[in-house]
Amino acid sequence: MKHISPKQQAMLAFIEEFVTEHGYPPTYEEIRVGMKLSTKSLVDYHLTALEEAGKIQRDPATPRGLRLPNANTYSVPFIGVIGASLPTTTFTDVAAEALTLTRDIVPEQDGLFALKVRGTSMIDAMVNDGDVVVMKRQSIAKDGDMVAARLIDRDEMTLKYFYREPGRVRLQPANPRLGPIYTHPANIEIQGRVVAVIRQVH
Amino acid sequence: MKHISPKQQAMLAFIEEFVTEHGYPPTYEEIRVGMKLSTKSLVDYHLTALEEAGKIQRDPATPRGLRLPNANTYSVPFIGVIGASLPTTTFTDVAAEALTLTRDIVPEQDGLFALKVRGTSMIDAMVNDGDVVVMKRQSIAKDGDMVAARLIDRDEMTLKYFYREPGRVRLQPANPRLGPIYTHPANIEIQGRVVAVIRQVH
DNA sequence: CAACCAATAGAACGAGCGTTCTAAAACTCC
DNA sequence: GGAGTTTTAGAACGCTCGTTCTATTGGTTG
Repeated sequence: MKHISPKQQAMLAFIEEFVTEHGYPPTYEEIRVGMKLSTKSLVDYHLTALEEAGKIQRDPATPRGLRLPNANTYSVPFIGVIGASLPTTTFTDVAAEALTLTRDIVPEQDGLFALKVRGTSMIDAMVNDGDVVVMKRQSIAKDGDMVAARLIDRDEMTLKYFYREPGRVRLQPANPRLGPIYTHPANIEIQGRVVAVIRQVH
Repeated sequence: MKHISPKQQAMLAFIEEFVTEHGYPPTYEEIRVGMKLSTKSLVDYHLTALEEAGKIQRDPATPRGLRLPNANTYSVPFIGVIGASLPTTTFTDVAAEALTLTRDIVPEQDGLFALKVRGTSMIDAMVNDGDVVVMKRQSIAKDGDMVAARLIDRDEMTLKYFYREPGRVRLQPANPRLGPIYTHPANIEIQGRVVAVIRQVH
């Protein structure tokens, strides 16, 4: 990635602001006026630098054909509901809707999906009724991951921090006041790793 | 708001999809190809209907001059940190950064701001260290609101559900296992109402 | 069937806009 | 101070694209 001058940084900021304000990118002329430059070729010059630095993309010969690769929004499938009363919820169901997220909240990555929490069974994990959990689909976990795991003998789904210990697995609630659950590694089926929890109050 | 035909609904969906894919709105010609129409004037015809219905806005004579008023993203100021160890945090400070949200998470409204939670003092409210709370600035609360309130005698900030009772105020933790706090109405200073909590796990 | 509105067709005008070329000024580095 | 890089200037070409005008078809209603 190449060097970026302060003026080019300012131009990038101007474009971002313009996009959020207008809903579409500026033309070269609009950038020229906004940046108080004297010529469109100057705009092209700096945009070329920004493009080579990977900060923007341009579609040739298309008006307002600017793209901000770091655009802040993307969508994940809203797969369904997770809750204690639902036995054996292996949520591989079809996607119904989509949840739009921003990179401020969750960095974009493969295998993300969202679930709505029904019931207060996961309150130990500081996840309440009505919360939305954003998860990354994976069947193995590292120590310290917060995972959605199914306890096979109890046939219930739970959100806990995952720790491997000699001969057993420790599932630690997020709330430090509450004690852990210990179980056999074979008694656990990991559905995914929690990457974010979103709670809408009222 | 006027009537919208199925074809116009489809055109709106096409535009939304185009914008999320390209980062800028389509031209009339691109809509024509994408919708398999025969003429640009047909595009104009339907866009006029969509504009009159308030579904889109158009800037005259500007290429790709389409605006989606229901665009999904907006920003709120990131004001700072809230935590128990900080006495009298009346967070009227300057905004440092911004947090980009989507309407899926919080409907846009005036007076929103975001705070980072430092420490575990609000764990009773199911808000943990590192969480981000999105708040609406207001000094009075309705029964059932989750508010950020300062207990003047203890000089501490807390997140609780707010209930007015005869002669006193009840502050109820979100975790139903924990009991409420009762205090004088004069002992409370409401800073704002919590509208969302966002937790990034790792 | 007449009247009316929604939808479809086609073409052409003209301003909008990215692109390119040439040239000069300003700045940096030995 | 000279060579090389970065930044600034200006203008012209030509495709892009919104707009407008006119005309036709289909569907609905009384």
